[in-house]
Amino acid sequence: MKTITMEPLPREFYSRDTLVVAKDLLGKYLIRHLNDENIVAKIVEVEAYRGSDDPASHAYKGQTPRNQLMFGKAGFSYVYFTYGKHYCLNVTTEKEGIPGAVLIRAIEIMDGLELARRNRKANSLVNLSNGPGKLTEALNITKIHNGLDLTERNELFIRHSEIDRSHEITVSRRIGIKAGSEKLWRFYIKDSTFVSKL
DNA sequence: GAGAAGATCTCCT
DNA sequence: GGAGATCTTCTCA
Repeated sequence: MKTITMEPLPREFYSRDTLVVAKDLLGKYLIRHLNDENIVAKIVEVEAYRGSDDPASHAYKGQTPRNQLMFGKAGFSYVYFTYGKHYCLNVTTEKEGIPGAVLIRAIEIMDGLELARRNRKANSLVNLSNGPGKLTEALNITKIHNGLDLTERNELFIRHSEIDRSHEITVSRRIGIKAGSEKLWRFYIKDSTFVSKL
C-alpha cells in the first residue's frame, strides 16, 4: 500500500519563498528514524530566516562555513549549536544561491513517545518538545545531522500528515533575537498547547 | 590567537 | 523574572 502522503515532501516544496514555506510547514509531520523505531511529530511552531534583508539571520552578512547550507539547495537540514548547550534544527529554503531557512521551534509528538522520553527527561509531555533546543534533544538530533537531504527517506525527513486538517495560524515577532525583532516572521498553530511561548 | 556574542534552557529567588 | 551555564563561530589583529 503506497499512499502519497507517506512520501517525503519534494524539493519544490522547499524551493519557494521562505515565509511561504514556513507557514506551509505547520501541521506537517517530522519523521525521525532511530534504532529501527520512528518518532512522528507534528510541526506546530516555526520561524523564518532569510538573507541580506534579515539582520537576525546567520546569512545576513554573507556566506560563511557555518551558514553555507542556507545558500545551497532547498530541502536540506541545517543544524547549528548555540549557547554552549543546544542544537537547533532548520530546513533550507529558496532557490540555490538565495539564502533562507526555517527554524523548527516546537513539535507535538504523535508517535514514538517512549523513545523520545528516553532521549530527553521531561517532567511533562509538553515540556518534552516545546522549544527549539528541547525538540532536538528529544529527537536526538546533533551536528551529525547537519546537511541531510530531507526529500529522501533519510533518518530524518518531513511528510504530509494523513489528515491535513485546516488550522488557524498565529503570526508574531520572532523569539530570542535583538536585530530584526520587529519582523512578524514567527508562525504557530493557534490552539496548540505545544507552542514555546504565547 | 584572543575576545565577544549567541535563533536557549534550567534552576533559583 | 533573572542569572548562569558552556562552547562554537565569527571578527579583528
